[in-house]
Amino acid sequence: MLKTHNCGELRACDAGSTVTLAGWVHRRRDHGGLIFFDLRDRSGIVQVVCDRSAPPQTQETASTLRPEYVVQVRGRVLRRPQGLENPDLPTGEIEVAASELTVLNPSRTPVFYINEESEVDEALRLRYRYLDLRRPRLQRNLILRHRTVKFIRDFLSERGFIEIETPMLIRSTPEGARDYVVPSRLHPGCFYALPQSPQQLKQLLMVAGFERYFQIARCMRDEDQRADRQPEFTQLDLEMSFVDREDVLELVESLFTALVPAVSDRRILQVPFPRLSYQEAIARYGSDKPDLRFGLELVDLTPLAAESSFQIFRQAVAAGGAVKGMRLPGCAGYSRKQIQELTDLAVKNGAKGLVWIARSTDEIRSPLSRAVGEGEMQALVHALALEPGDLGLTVADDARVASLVLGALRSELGPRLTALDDRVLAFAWVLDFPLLEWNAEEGRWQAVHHPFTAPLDEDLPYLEADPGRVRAKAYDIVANGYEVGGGSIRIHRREVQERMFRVLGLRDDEARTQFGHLLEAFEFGAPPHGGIAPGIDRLVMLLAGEPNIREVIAFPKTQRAADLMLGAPAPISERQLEELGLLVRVEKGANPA
RNA sequence: GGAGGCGUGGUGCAGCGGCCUAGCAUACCUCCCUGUCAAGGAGGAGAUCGCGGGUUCGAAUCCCGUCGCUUCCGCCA
Repeated sequence: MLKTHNCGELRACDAGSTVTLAGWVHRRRDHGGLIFFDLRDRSGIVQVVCDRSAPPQTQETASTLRPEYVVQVRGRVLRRPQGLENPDLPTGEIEVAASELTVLNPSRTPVFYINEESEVDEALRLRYRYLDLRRPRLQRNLILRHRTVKFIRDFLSERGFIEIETPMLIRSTPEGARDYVVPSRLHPGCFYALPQSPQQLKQLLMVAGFERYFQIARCMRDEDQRADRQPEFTQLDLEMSFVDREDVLELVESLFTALVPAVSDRRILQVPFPRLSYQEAIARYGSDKPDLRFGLELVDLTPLAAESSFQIFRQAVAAGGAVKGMRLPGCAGYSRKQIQELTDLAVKNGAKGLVWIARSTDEIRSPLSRAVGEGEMQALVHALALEPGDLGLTVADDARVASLVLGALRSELGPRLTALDDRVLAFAWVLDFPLLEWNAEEGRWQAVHHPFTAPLDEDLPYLEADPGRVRAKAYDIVANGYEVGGGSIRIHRREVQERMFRVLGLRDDEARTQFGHLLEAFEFGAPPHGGIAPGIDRLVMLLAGEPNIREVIAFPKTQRAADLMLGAPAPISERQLEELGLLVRVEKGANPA
């Protein structure tokens, strides 16, 4: 080793010993005859001092040091003179008096500051990711990620789970996200798909009798990015045999409640995690992943609206819709402009309009005043629980739309109106998702979760007759407004799986071609099984208090799915194309790199 | 596919029709300096204002297009 100690671990008790350190020059403070520099390695920072008593060669070298030079220092650990300790530094009681100093590698002036936490253009950070990764923020995040994953591995191993790797080169199947595909050289014209998740493989591992499987699994989906979505991401993929929903929920809940205090200073708001049905989540929060750190619950005004003298309310209810409302405490003073912004947001989310009621101390202002009498207005104010100073918002529409619109407003306003504490994690379960949803564009039913999700037993009879009313044995775990994971109890009988495929519009021969392996496996004694797949990136993001998952991924991609450091994606050579039997047709307007 | 934001010395920002011969901070270079820890002092160098086109007597500034980063909608079994 080129070093005997780590910089950040030296303490007063090491005073007197001679150490060899190696690391990066963090900062240099040159007083002429006296030079200080901070030496940094992964463990932290220690001050090195070099004065006239040091060998001339050492003094000479010290004066040439620049930020990010890689150096090796040999010297004695000394207690700092009285009054010169630095209480802000864990190593602040001591310093290292350099006797030998070697530059192992000089450095260009860094393209951005390594030694302070400043904002840097995202493209520059990604282009020089190895420099960004030197900074404390990403060092801290990736170490947290390591500890999180290690905790998970240990926790599940102790509970009888076996970690098994599944292939990255698999078969493309319909349904779900767009696949990343890999051309086959040995089978020209054929392609592998990279897994969107190891879903079918882990189910087959249950058929294989492993009973409890997990994997820290990389997944790829060729869809557009978000702050919490990267083209490749990592899931804790797990599956269990002979379980029902309750077993999976209990396992994950005990994992998370143990994990959070073990690796972070975060606090879980409520244990056991609150449970909401999907219907309840939509009705009360207008979202299937509500942020439960704040209230702003939705109110159902439909019964009142049915009798309203305001035509829009009455018509919405008559058409089978609903009128839903939300109380914004202390917002009665919102300006015309602010209310217009809320209206724009509502319209963007599908509302036809937004009706507001502002209650100040002595009056009630609302565009409704002209349409409804005082009695009805009082009833609305009462139903919305408006106190003086509050603003009420209402949306009349199809019940689902009305809820989702207010849910969008809730997500936007919650953090603005509440001092949100990101040290709090508000975990919750959302249960009883619908099994299917109607895809109007394609004119067919599609799986809300995935096609292997089991229907609730009592809803199974309606699978063909009324697909929309069938609920699934599916569950999501959410936290602070993010979907942290989703899972289900799976179908394990061939005939049910075949019925499911048929409802999804898959012909029997198509199902056999694409899912024959699974259907066949179900004939060989497939046990009842189920599982879940929490997203590691989102989980660590929440534990780290980061606003996006790039901050917890070593080498993330941009919103356009590019790796700015490697320059990927990139064209490949003619020779490679030929070997793969591929002809590339670049469309007009496309931009090859 | 769509909507918004951003793009100005290495970095972070200001300037938003003429006062810009582009300002500030920091970094960088040279010199001075023995107790600093965001060291200090003196001096210096460094910018086709993302790119292309247009409007104008005049464009960093206005318009159009385009590229990059980002947030959101669509999309994400």
